[in-house]
Amino acid sequence: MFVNEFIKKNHAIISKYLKEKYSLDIDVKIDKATIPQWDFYSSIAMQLSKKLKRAPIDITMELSKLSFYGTGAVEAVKPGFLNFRVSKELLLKNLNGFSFSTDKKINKRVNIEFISANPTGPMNVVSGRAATFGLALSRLFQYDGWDVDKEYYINNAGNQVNIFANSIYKAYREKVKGEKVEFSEDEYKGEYIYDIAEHFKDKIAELGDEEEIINFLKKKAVTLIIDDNKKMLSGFGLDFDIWFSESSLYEKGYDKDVLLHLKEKDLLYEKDGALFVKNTELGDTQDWVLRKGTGEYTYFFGDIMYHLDKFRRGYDKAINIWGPDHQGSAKRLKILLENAFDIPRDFLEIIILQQVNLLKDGEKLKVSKRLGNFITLEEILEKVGTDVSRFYFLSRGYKQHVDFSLDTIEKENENSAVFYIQYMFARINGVLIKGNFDNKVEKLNKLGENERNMAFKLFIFPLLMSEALRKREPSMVIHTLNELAGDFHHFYHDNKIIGSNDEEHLINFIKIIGNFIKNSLNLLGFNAPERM
RNA sequence: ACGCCCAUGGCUCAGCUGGAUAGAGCAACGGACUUCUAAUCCGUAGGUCGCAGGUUCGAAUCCUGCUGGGCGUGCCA
Repeated sequence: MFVNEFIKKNHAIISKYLKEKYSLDIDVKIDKATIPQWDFYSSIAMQLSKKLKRAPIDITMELSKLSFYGTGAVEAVKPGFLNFRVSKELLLKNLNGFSFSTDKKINKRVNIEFISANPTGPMNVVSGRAATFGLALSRLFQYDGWDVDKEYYINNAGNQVNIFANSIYKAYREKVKGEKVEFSEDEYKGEYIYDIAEHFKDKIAELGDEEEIINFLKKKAVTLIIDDNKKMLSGFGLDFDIWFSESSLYEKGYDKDVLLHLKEKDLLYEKDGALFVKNTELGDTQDWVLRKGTGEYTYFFGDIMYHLDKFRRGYDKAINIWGPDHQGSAKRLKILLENAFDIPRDFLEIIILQQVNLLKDGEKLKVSKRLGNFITLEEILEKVGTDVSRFYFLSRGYKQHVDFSLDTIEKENENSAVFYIQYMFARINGVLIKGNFDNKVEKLNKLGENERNMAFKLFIFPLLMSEALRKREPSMVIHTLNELAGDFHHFYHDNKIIGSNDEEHLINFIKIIGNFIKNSLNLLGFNAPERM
């Protein structure tokens, strides 16, 4: 990638000069310029000013006389910036050699787990945000050469599944049998519970015995939900590589392993009938329950087994994308894994994806799966389709709280910026179709002034991608694509392509840009429609 | 009380391992379709970057304190 070469070589040129002339061993930074006239800059002179006891502008002037790599122009300007403009030749070279390949392999495996919830209800808006973010993040890792497994953890071993099954049975008794039943606070009473009861009513009637019915529902209703979720997510453009079920951990005997290990480390004790782990000894603020007085294991215990399993599966890294309501679990889990199981500190990374606030008539809505008053992913997709909803979630940083209502997303459908970007590709295709051009990309041998902004964005694309990956922030890519689309629409407006004196060149140029935007959109999980 | 996150034009957000005039989109106003799709383009207006200090050549960006909002601190999940 030429951009790295550009930075590295010029960095070396300045460093070498400073070392030879002034015996200074200093880290020279070359950054992307913040003003549009220039591409890169270094503020090294201002840092050297004190050391050399000279005005920064003098030093900059001196440095500007060096011969740099790949620059079209170099400027020394007050108070002491050294500005660079990348040469057209280098930009051209980059365009001609541009490939959007994800063939790069760095021989590292990462497991990215997201959405993961109790299999007791349909996919909702919050899952939609997690799905969008998780997919985009895994694509960034892939682009960087990682082997990525996207994983969905099914919490099917806990008490919620019991409650879920019981709720369905109650719904059955109420709806089908006409009995009067009371739902307790922690039971599920959404409409979909009644639908499931309806769905299984024949089988339930056939079984008759309550215990058998509950056992049946625990299995079948959960499977029903999971299949439904799978289908839903697939329609959303997301296919997980691994669906990992919590119950498999117990089947593998991990519970015994973990307990034995902790016991050997003398990290367990019983109190009031419950089993505690001594997290305080490991630097936590309190100890935590692993097994309740009822004999059931806590989620925390499940998480320990689960992440130990991930580690044993040989990943170099595991990333969890969790909601803010789980932030408390993150700390205690990491402390225990690192100190009691010797799992390296940077193995597990927990990203807290901020919450989605549901609004109705401008008021915040208190939602819960138990009350069944959430907005499902299905509803959203019916209203606005995948691209718009995806874009809505992905265009803001993961730390941002997102307000969501069916009204706002409908408004989004009228003027979502995703269309602005997609329209760029559609326009390019329109030209190619209209002019009957093939897909073959020929070598460009020049670069017009209007094309330069776009060429430069492609030039620094590798920087952007590594930055976005480092920050775990796919939204950065979206913002750049948006800017690129702006450049293009401007260019398109100013240039009549077909029939122009420069037709061959312009066609070639838009082919390259078109391929780029299509690949970028696809990378983040968006469609690139040829017509709109 | 403690911990995590957030605060940037009317609205939604960029910009944050310090840099040169704080950028987009929506909404408002004024223009541009006999043209390769106007889902577009051009122009106007709109900001004491929550407040107060500090660090320095330079702070929206880093540090401290405060204010306001969200979440967390369960033998809930």
